[in-house]
Amino acid sequence: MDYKIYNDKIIIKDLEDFSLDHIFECGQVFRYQKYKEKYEIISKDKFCVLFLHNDCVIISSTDPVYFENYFDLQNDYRAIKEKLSKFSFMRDAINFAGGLRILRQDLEEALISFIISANNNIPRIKKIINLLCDKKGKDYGNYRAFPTAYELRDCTEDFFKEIGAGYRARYLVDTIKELNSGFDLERLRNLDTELARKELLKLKGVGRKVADCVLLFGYHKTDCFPTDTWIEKVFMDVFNKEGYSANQKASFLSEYFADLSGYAQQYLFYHARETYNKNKI
DNA sequence: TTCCAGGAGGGGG
DNA sequence: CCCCCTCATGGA
Repeated sequence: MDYKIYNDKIIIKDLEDFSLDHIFECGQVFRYQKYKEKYEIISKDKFCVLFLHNDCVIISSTDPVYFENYFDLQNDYRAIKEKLSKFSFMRDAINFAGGLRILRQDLEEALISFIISANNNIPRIKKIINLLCDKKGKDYGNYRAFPTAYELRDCTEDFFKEIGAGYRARYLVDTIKELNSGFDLERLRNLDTELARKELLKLKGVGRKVADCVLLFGYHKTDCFPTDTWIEKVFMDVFNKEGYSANQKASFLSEYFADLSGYAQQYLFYHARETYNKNKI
């Protein structure tokens, strides 16, 4: 990955493995704003602007080192795509979404966001999260941070229903209470995926799918394969195995792709969702 | 009107 | 372990 860090910006010269549209439209993150010429991103309590300039992407931020990690810039996606290309059914998806990257998101933000995501659609997930940040996030002038679990400690079930969380409101209240009474998300970084998942599953509103999203998009544990309704369609198209539950599909896929599971999942998910939506119109 | 969306909890077998 | 039902909400 060819990039350089200056005082308040990162300049990315090689865009073959870095596409703003691929990174943000692939459903791994909900808090971003796309404009004609730029993207604005808020992660945790950090803000950055990304835009094209002379065939480079400029990431402008007061904390470029945070976003160097966030965008996983030290990772070699060319090598990853090369390994995945040995699976012939991966090639269309990789060609379609070659500029994807797996973001390294804040743990609390990923957990709360993906609890909200359950059995929900992306526009409404974004709306709920934006309302949550508008009402409870710390004000930095031109943007608001994602509220910490501590800042959400007094929020009631009614509050979460008011911002549209629906029946997930009580999951959020319960999980936030756990986060404020000893449940240590950071501790799970050192556990292997299976153990970390087992811990996350103790939280209300966290099943296999939500846990795997937090493990992948927060902890960057790339040996798990979040399996939602879209991926289940892909699973049937590619492997055509009858009688697998969603959980069994996730286990099969994560064994099949091993440490490349998370990357494969994102290429396949984004490609499947975009082509399906396209065909629907 | 019914179905679907990055599913999970709870009961029962 | 499995299957089955219910859980808000809003757009198509």
